[in-house]
Amino acid sequence: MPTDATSPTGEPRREQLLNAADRVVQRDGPGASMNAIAAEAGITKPILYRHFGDRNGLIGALTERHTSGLLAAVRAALNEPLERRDRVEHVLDTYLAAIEARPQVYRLLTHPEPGDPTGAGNALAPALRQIADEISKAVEIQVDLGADGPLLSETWGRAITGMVLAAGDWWLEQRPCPRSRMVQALADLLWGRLAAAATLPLAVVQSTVAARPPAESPGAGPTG
Amino acid sequence: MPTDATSPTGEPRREQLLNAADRVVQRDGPGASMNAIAAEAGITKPILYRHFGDRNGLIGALTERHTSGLLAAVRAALNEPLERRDRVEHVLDTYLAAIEARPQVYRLLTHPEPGDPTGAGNALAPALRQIADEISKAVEIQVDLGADGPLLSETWGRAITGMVLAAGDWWLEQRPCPRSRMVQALADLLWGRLAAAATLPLAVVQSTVAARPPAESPGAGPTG
DNA sequence: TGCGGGTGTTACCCCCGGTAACACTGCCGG
DNA sequence: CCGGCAGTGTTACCGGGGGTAACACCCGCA
Repeated sequence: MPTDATSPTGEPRREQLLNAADRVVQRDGPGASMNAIAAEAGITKPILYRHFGDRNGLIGALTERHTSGLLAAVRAALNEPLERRDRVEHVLDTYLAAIEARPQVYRLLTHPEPGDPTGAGNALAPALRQIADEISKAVEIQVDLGADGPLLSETWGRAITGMVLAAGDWWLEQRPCPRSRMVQALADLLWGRLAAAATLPLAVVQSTVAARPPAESPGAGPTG
Repeated sequence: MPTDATSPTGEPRREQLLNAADRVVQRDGPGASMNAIAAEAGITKPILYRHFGDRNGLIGALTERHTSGLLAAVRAALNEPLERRDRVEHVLDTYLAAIEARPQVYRLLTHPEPGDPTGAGNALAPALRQIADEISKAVEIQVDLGADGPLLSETWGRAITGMVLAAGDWWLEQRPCPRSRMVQALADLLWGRLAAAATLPLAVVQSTVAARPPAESPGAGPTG
């Protein structure tokens, strides 16, 4: 008996399917199977494929939904009329707050299943690439970096995004400190605290190479 | 006709299989299929599974082989008796040189196929986690960060690793500049050049939120 | 002679992404 | 009233992925 239930055509079917997909991703994380999503929507696979072409299409659509929010938030934070340090902290806090609020969703945005072998292997998912671009743009517009401006801003956009991604993932999993502290730690890093801090006296002792045997698995030497 | 060819038992079979796997990964990138690897080794799947248990076992073994080299190089660079800035540059250069020399191998190390759903979603692959730990340790030993030392060094280890990962991937794909320039750009970032640079005058104009319509796909608003 | 361990095979399982081919409903124009 | 068309739905299948069972062969060794 087809054409039966669940709010017939109140909202365009597509949205309804995306909602189902959303629920499944919330539950199973990215990598949720098409079958599972179809089941959650109360239908079978072919319908999903009719609407979204292939899995990437579905995930893409799902991603776009949430990306817009995050991207807008980051963009707004980047243009906040604050002192630079405060602005940077604001951006960092925006991102961390987002991944904290809905981890599974942002796992989807930040760690999508590869699937696409075309030139794959990029560290940054599409959503993050957009954020990186946003940062690059902001840096180039706001900061005077001289002739190296374009290269530096592009590089830094990616670098900062990757930095926050990795640190954010770790923070989310370990929760070693409250969010504000994390923001401080990252901002401090960007503010050159690593560079400025004093050298510990015993560091000199470490200067000689520490010969430490691997001590695991009888593997042989590398290929070359 | 079993037991036929290719250096009978000269090297322990395991190594021979890993070499084959290595070749396939070089050619097909990570995500190479077990069938493909078996074929390259001139055998069939069950043998691979006998030796490595499952795919993760194989990839793990393959990874360990190469990890040791990279890890040792990074560790050595971290303990080089140089000025801090030079040492950091040395570490950055070491990593970038490695991924430049054998991209596919380091794609394997840095972007392994997820597969393992147990608490997955981490940005950093095992090899990179080791590097992050190494950096954390080095920072904690070498730099005086006061009471926040442990937290900062741990955070920074992950952050720096993620930063170099993302920037390195981008650099490898786009080749926007020679390696040395990339090293400088990243070191400059860590040295607070972003924080220290002057503010461009027109930046103030940007302080108001840039209302820019998405203009792509009739998607709806975010869920929350 | 018989046994154990290493090498190898074929054939199969289940699940996944993706695709026919077909069935039913409703609407809209001739 | 009929025919088409668009949308929704189905079952059944394909190819290929990871992973396994069952069987076959060789060889060294007590």
